[in-house]
Order: sequence, then C-alpha cells, then structure tokens
Amino acid sequence: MSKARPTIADVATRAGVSKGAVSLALNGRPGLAQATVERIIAAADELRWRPSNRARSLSVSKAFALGLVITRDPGVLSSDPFFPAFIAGVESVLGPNGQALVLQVVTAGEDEAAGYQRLAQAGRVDGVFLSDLRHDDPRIELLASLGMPAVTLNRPEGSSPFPAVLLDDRPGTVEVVQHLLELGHRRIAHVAGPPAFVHATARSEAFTSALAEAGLEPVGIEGSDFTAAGGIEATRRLLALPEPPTAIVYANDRMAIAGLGAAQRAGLRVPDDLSIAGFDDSELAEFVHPGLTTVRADPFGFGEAAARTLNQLVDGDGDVPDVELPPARLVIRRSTAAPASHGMLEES
Amino acid sequence: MSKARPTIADVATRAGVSKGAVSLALNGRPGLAQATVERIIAAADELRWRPSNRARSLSVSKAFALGLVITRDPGVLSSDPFFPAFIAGVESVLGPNGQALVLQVVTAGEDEAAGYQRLAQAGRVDGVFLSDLRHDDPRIELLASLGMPAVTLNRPEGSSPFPAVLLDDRPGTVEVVQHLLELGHRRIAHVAGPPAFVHATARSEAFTSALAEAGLEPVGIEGSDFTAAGGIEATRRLLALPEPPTAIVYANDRMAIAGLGAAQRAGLRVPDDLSIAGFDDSELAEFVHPGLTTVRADPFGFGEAAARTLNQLVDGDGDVPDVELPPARLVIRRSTAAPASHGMLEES
DNA sequence: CTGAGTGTTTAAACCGGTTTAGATGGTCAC
DNA sequence: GTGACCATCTAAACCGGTTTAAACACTCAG
Repeated sequence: MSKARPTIADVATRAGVSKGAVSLALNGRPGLAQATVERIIAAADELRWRPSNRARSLSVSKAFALGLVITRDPGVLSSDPFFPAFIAGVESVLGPNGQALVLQVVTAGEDEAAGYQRLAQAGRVDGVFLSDLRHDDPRIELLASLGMPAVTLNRPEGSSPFPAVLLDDRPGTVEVVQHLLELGHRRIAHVAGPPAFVHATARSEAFTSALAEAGLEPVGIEGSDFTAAGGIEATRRLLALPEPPTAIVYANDRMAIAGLGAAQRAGLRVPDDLSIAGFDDSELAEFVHPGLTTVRADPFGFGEAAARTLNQLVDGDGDVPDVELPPARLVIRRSTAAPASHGMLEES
Repeated sequence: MSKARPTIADVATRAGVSKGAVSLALNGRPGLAQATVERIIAAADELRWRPSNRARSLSVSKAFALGLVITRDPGVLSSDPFFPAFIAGVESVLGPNGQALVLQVVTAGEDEAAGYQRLAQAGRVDGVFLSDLRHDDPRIELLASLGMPAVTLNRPEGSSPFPAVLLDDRPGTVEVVQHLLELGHRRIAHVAGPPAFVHATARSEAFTSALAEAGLEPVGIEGSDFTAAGGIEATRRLLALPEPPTAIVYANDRMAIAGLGAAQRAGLRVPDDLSIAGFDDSELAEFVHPGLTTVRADPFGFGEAAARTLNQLVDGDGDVPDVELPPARLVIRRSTAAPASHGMLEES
C-alpha cells in the first residue's frame, strides 16, 4: 500500500477528481477552477507523487532524454579532458529540466551505427549530440534517415540538416603559431590528430596557413592519434630529423605533455632547447613542469550550448540557428620561450 | 505511413496473427507453433521492427537502464581517469543487453539526494552505482528508503543492504611503501585525498600502517583533494618541512604528476632528490618525465563487474554476493629510486 | 421559459507493448 | 457421440500517464 509508488489515480482519488483533472492541474493547463488546482496540488504533495517518466514517455511520445554516443576505445577515451566537462555542461541544462542524459560508448572499430540505431529505434532519446565529426561523416546521413534530431559539435563539411554549435579551434592555433614566431622560432613542427577528424585537420590546416602567412613551411607535420603514446612517437620522429624543430605545436594536451616527457627524456631542456605548446588547457597543463602553453576552450559552455540547441530542435521551434561560441584562446605558460642562441644565430 | 515507426500491431497484421502472438514469438516464449514463430519473425524483420522501449518499460515496469550519479564539480571531474574507463566497462555489459546508462552529474555542494530522487521517482533507472563512497554515506539510507537497488563500489563501513564490488586499494599502497623502503627511503610522506571518502582514508591508512610495520612514522601526511592544484599545494608544504621527505606517496596520479612538476619547479631532481609515486596508472603516468611509479587498478573491469552485479540484483536473483576483483598492483617506473647519498648517510 | 454561452469536470480513447484467461480446433479414449 | 486433453492462438486487461469530446451546471439574454 504505502510501499508502491503512488499513481495519478491515487492523487485523483485523494483530491476527489478524475485522472484527467490531475494531469491538467499538474501541467498548468487552463480549464480548471483555481480552487480545484490547489486541492489537486496539495493532494499530490501529500502523496509525494511524481509522474512516471515511463508513462509520460509513452503517451506523449517523447523520451525526455538526450543521447551522447562516444565512439572511442576505452584507452583513448580514458583521459580525454573534453568529455567529462562537456557532459557536465549538458547536465547543467538537462537536470533542472527533468531530462536525462543517456550515454553510449561504442568501441572504436565496432559498428557505431548500431549504437545510434539502438538509441533511436528503442526510442530512448529525443535527440543526440554528434561529436568528433569526421570528414564525410556517415552518421549525418544515418541520423537523418532515422529521423533523429541531432546537433553537431562544430560544423561538418558538406550540407547538414542539423544545427551546429561552433567553437572555432583555428584562432587559438593561429595565436600559438604567432606567439612562437614572435619568440623568434622559425623551425616549427606540428603533431596532428587523426586526419579523419574534422577538428584534427582544422587545427593542422590553421597551423600550416599561419606559418605560410609568415612565409614559412612546417619543419614537419606528424600525424598522430591524440593519445599520449602517439605523442611520444611523433615527438621522437620529429627530434630525429636532420634539422629538428625548435618548437612543436601539438593538437592536444595529452600528446603535448607526453611530448614534453619525451623531450626531457631525450635530454632536451624545455623551453630552452625546445618549445612546446598543446591544445585544451587540461587540468594538468598548468601543473606540469614547465607549465604548458596551450589553447583554452570551454567544454562546459560547449555542453550547455549544445544541450540548449538540441532541446530547441527537439521542441520543434522551427529553424534552429547555429550557435557560435567564443573561440579557444591562447594561454601562455613556461613551455614556450625564445629558441636557444644557436637557433637565433642561424636566423641572423 | 512508411514514415512512422512500425508498431507491434503492424507486425501482427502482416503476419496474420494477434499482437499477443507477436510478443510471445519475439520474446521466445513457448506456446506457439514453430511455423508461426518463423512467420512472425520474418514479418518483424521485413518491417525492421524493434519494440519500443517506452511501451515495454511501462508494461513490465522496468526501465532497462542503470544510473550513475557523479557528485563532483566539473573541474575536479574533468581529468579523473577513473570514470571514463569505468563507464566504458559498464557499457560493455549494458550495450549488448539492450540496456542504457543514464548519467547524472550533480554539482558538488548541491543537494545530491535530489539527483538520486529524480532518477528513482521518475522510474528512469532500475538501479544505480554508488561511487566515491563516503564515511557514513547518507546515500545508502536514501536509496534503501527509495527502494532503489544499488551496488557500491567498494564496501561501505557499517551495514549496507547492497552488494559491493571490491577492488582493494590497500595492497598496492602497501607495495609502494615497501618498494620505497627497499630503495632505502626512511623519510616518506603522503598526500592524501579528502578524508570524507572511504577510498581516500583506506589509502592513507594503508600507507601509515605499512610504514608502522617497518617501525617508521610518516614525515608528514598532507590532506588534499585529489586535484592537481591541491597536489601542488601539499607538495610545497611537505618540501618546506625542516626535514623534508625523500619520497612522497600520492593518493592519485593527478596530484602526483602535479607534485612532480612542483618538485621540478623547486629545483629538485626526481628521482635523485625526491622519489614520487602515484595511484591509478593514468594514461600520462607512463609518459611524463620521469615515468611515474604508481599503482594500477582496472577501472574497466570494475565497471563490467559492477554492471553485472547490479543486473543480477535488479533481476532479483536472490542474494547477490559481493564481488572481489584483483587488487591494484604496483607499477615501478623511473620516478622512484634510492635516495641521494646525504639521505643515505643520515641513516648510516 | 428557452436557448445560447461560459466555465468546469469527467469519461474514455490512446500510446505500444506484455500477460493471462479463455476460445478454438483437433485427437484420442471410452 | 461425448468428454478429456492438448496445442495453439486470440481478446482483453493492464501499465500510468495525456488528450479530447462530451457532459454538466450555471448564468444571462431574449
């Protein structure tokens, strides 16, 4: 009796009205006398009644939940600073709204389409966030054909039926290059993320064109995979060049911090012998030695904006415009400095 | 027509049977002729019908989802290596099972009880994972009173109605201390996590008692907060002691890596002047310089085991026993070594 | 006094599944 | 021919909400 959760019928009985009246009252719909509404609300309070999300979902055909599919293998995922903060941002919007966030981690290499289909077909979510966009991303087509609303994190190339939330990586990357140029560096290399990802190539293209603007060519561009292990490998290759770089720009902090370790292990002093810059401004960036010059984005704000935008879309508020967030900005710390004198001499 | 998702009624019509028959067939229940079952399955395949999770949830009173409430502020959360891997482990069990993981991030300091209540009252999940256990954790009582099944990550003190999944932190911590003792260290300090957490005190108690076993006292035990910034602070205080430690054992890798940076910034060489050990074996631990001696747990396996256990409980398989995972083990890298000679001399 | 209009409330259908009592048809023994 | 029994299948109730057409009560104009 007191054990089972109360239903709307219990509330109706207690208030001496019909189920329908309770529904109207609790949803603030018009058509009920003020006194009745108050009586119903009082009854609901006394019974501590919360509407069952299951029943609501079924009758209004909404899940009251949004989905995030993360397509990464656990190792790669494990220390990505982006997602936890992004998720926290999403939650800050969903929580107060009575919505939930459904997470799905599909192991890289598996059939990721299945992950989205599971969420869509089962009707578990009303919309999904599309992160880590790839070139010609097949998921856009897939979601469109499933009729599942989505928001893309950054803009995909080609046409997309979905609104995008934009956080431009390029200005920050350009700032890094300019910062290094101002310090006097001329031999600068880049460790990029997997070229399949739009944000990886955006960063490396911004890097290359910023250098080109100064009439320079990269000493090297190493393709890597955003992992620490990959960062080490790429760094070793760059340092083994006949004319090694005096500065390396990494596409994320994990690779940069690992690269920092690799350089130090190789006996180089950072920043004296080698300047290093990252991307993300992850928590450790500030605290490693030397503090990492990097580019700071706002993943929490990104999550908030994405959640708000996706909700607009789901609620069918007509055309939902893209949202542009303030771009990521350079944060200068101790890992970058003027190149050592022999580097300077070469220039003069 | 072709737009709306097919329902069980569409399948029934197509197969020329009743809704009930379709339900029986698709759930492998007995009572249907083999030929009929095949006809129904064929019809379902042709229509690409997947049962609506919403309808199923309502009629069988199950959410087919498990919940994880993370009670941390975004900053602290953002680079914790535990959760992403743990979540991936959970997903590896839930995904193939057609279940979903519902995430809820409640900002530290807010009313976390509300987070659990939202999940429970709305019937969004069938059970929850209870992580970051605290001493006299109020959530146990709360969940018990809500009638919500739960699994605790590690064993709470006091009695708990819920099964626990255990991954003992202590043997690894003891191993770290023994390793340092064998290297010849006698002045060893500890940077602990917030004493409110069971796992934080478990680690610091294991540390203290391992030292005591060797007849030693800690040089210092600094309470900290698991963050990099906190690690820096604690390290500074330890290094400022009149008799500073020759080795510091940190309760997690983030503090350890930050401490490493702080020591280097202070002009100390690691491991020559100071040995440093962490806990977690996060991705970067291997790649910072010098590589961090730490303790490796298996958060992915932890997630798997927790999900399996919680599912058993939810399915009502009687008494669900606790599950004990292999304890976290020491991983020796370059950040620990014999103390420099003056430290040795003092001893001899 | 009738009818229209307004405000309030209810009964019942509906969402899409699962579950169960009972209908149906066939076989077999007596 | 009758009843028992089995295998197969269906109709209908049910889960707990939302939504809508219709019922009801009351006031007011004509």
